[in-house]
Amino acid sequence: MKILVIEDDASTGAYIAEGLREEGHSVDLIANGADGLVQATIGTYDVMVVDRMLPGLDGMSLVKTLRATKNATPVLFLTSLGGVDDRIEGLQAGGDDYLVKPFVFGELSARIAAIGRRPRTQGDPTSLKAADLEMDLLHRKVTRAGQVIDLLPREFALLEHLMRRKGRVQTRTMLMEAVWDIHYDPLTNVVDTHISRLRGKVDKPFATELIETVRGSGYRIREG
Amino acid sequence: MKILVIEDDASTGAYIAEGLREEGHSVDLIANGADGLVQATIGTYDVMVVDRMLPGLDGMSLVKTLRATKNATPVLFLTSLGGVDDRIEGLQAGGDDYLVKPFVFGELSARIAAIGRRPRTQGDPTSLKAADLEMDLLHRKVTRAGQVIDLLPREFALLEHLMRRKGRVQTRTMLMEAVWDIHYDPLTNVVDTHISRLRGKVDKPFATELIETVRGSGYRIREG
DNA sequence: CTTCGATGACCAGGATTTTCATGGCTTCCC
DNA sequence: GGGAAGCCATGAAAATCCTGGTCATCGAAG
Repeated sequence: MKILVIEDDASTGAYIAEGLREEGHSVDLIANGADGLVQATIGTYDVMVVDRMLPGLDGMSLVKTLRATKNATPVLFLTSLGGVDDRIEGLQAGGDDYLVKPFVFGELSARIAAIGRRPRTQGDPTSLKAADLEMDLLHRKVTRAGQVIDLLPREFALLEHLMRRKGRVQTRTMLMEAVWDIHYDPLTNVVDTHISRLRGKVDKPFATELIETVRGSGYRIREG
Repeated sequence: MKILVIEDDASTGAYIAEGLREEGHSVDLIANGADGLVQATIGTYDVMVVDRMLPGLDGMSLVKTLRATKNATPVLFLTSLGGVDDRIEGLQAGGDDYLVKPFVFGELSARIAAIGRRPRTQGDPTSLKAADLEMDLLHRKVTRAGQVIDLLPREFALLEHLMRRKGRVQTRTMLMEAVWDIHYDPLTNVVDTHISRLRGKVDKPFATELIETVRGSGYRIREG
């Protein structure tokens, strides 16, 4: 399991990190909130262990920020604050669990296992949404404003890739690599063509357009 | 949210049940382990709150039994035992969270919300398994013994149908109806042909065969 | 030994994907 | 504002892939 530990106290941090590594996990240890947020954003973790008290950006704000960006990585808060209200606050901020210091390593381990074994639909949603457009990945069904849209396999794959990264521009090169698995420049406009066809099915029949062209770079799904 | 509370102490049980109902949940309250297990088995709940100490069947055994039947309903344990070892034990038994009595209602509520907002994969698995064969429905990837197998769409659909009914014989007619949507007898052996192609990819390269022929009736996936 | 199923080859038709050519629209620069 | 160049959109043609059908042969089960 890939675990990110954000803990400013060096000895506690090392204690946790080493213990988890001994259990076979891959652990990244970060000592402050700001860096932690960056790392959490760029990396992909199964679980995060976050101290509530951190220099700079505190744990609560960190998780709130993360959740606001749709990152749903399970978070286990660590705290020296034992008050009930604090605990509730942590859970409400989007934490998945809470452990009060001092704690026995065994309990941390058990709780991480419990969090980790949760069905990980998290990083892997079964449906993607943007405005009134919805993709059901499991049943391969696409609907917009309640209407079912039939997509060919390649169209589906293309839309899926864009939807998974909605709001972010995808260049033709990125799309060719991801959807076509082409790693050189074939001097073709396959992408354009498919975008065009997608639009014909997904945008044309409706009021607003969700597939945006970003001139000079690529395409993007409008944020829902 | 539908919540099952298994708690023998009448006043605690009522306290929890009423509090949860006030929050708009639908609550069933059961006072002993045996009945609780029955109720958990026949009903469909989003979350279960289980006291560890119960007359008859204790909470731990109850959850273990439940998990053994593949029931993955999230469980929040309640306990008066504050020892660290007990808590670990509960989590390992398949509990998802743990709350030590006495507790403030707000914390119970927050934890239930945290557990409940986990995505449910229940009724609709994202992957199908039989022995060492695995189908990832989300990514349309099939692997056997770690090896990736490429299937054409129709092959995938056929295998999926068989896998969803593994162990049960599917006649050619059933398969044609389900996979080909043909409701008459086209006097052809399409099914045979595709089964053969499937076998070529799924069974042939491996030691044991998973696609069994049931002479005179149809085909079946061997139970994993 | 009779019947049912397995398999491999092959083809045709259709569906899907890619390429290509054209024309429109932007942007930039003078 | 007028071009020119680059970008993009799109329709149609071409190439490719997938599917279903047929058939012949072989093997296994009853």
